[in-house]
Amino acid sequence: MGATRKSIETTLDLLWTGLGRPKRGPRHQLTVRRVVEAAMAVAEAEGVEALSMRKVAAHLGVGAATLYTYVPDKAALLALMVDDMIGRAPLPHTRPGTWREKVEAWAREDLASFRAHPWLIEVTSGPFVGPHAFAWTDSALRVFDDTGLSAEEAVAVVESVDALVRGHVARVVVADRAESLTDPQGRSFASIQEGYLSTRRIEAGRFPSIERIEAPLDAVAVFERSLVWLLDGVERDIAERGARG
Amino acid sequence: MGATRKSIETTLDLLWTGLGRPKRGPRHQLTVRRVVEAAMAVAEAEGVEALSMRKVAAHLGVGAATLYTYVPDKAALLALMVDDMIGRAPLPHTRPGTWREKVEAWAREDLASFRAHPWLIEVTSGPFVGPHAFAWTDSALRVFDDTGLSAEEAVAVVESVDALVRGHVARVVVADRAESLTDPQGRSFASIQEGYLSTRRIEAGRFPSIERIEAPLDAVAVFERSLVWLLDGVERDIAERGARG
DNA sequence: GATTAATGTAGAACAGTGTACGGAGTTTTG
DNA sequence: CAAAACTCCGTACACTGTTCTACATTAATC
Repeated sequence: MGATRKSIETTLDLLWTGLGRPKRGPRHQLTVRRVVEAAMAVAEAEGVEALSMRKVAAHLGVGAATLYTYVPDKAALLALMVDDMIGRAPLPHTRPGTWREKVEAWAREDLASFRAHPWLIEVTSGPFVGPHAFAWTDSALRVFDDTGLSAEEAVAVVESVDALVRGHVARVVVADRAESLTDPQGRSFASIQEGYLSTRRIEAGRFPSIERIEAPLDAVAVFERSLVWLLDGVERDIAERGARG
Repeated sequence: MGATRKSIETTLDLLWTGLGRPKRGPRHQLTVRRVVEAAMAVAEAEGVEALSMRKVAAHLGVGAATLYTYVPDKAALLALMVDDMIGRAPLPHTRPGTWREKVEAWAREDLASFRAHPWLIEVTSGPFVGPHAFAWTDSALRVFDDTGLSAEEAVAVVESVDALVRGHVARVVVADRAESLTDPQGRSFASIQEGYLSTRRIEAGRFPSIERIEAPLDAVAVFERSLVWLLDGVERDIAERGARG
């Protein structure tokens, strides 16, 4: 993966300003935005692992090599997709209620959004930070303006909530896929594995604590509880800080 | 990716029991374990994204097609790698101290381990659950045996801590890579992006809350604080439960 | 001991992938 | 009108996971 200085800076330019149109040469028959939209459509329909440059190009009715006129890399395309998606989320500080209500609302919606667009979580690993990501973070920090937390502490809270959401999302997305992936006979991966584990190989008493689970909470319920725990901790921290100062 | 019922069950057999040796035919010159070890060596040295069947085969001095005698899939190979790695982690309930000390110890070590072996986090997305994963979870649940939490609630705590760790790990691993990825001239991705953002395009006042950050906490410090918050919340929950019942 | 069935090995091939290259056609500049 | 700058894209290269097929090897059977 040749990540040259030039391709990195071109990607950053695309994220932050867009590229100035050249003066000479034939007119563009596409725009960066249309390329990004097509890529998102493919990712939405078939998942990121099926997202290829050729498929995006075919969607747009152009040759595969043409995409490289608009975008230096597949990595750049993915970064643009992600930042675009972040830009669609409501800004946290504009939500109603106390800081805690704002955090809960954004966390819940983030979880739902990741779940609805699983390609987001599998791609965000890219190290690019775009303007929408900046704006979102800035807005999230503003949520804590009246809490007495320092800027650094507010960052810690924001990143912690984000980490919690992403961690749960990873689990939920895997579970969702295990349910929807089916073999040629129509059995889901989840049911095959469950069948295997329940009928074979796990003798009673080998995992006693797991056996004690009777009615497992669903993933979203677990997420909600963890959010309460985390924010209880933050709230206590804020209250103590207020009592001292 | 053709995940047939047969390949899924073969993978589960490999995870849980190993495969019985056939009666006829030439002797094996390899074992599943050696294949898995070679794959882990490659992942360790070059990262998962560089892990290919041909590279593993070359490492073992055999043809690429030979690997398919031992393993049905690349997915199976990855599942075996992950479960093997999980098996190396100390069992939570054997750690010293209170439930909280045990949780903190395992969370801290998990973070460090993911960071040292980043391929783990990029692969664990696989839906297979192996015996080491079961054993680890069972052990983690035992940590809460004396807290008064129900089995279901203990699961919620374990999954929440795990989610928090994984979420932070994602961030840390991306940051680590942005630091270590260098272009041909030796500049790191992180420094290129930072240079770009600080000298261009972000006019003062556009992101006021971000500007207010002076000495950002490092990622591990943020993780430690979030762990305190989460466990403070859990502890309060446990205490209230104890007071009621 | 010879035959047959079952199995491990691996080269070649298939359908993909991201992307570099070079040529053809198009538009603007001088 | 020529030259420069540019878009478009067929082709090609080095990869990928996986299957197929031919062959060698072993064990069981007659």
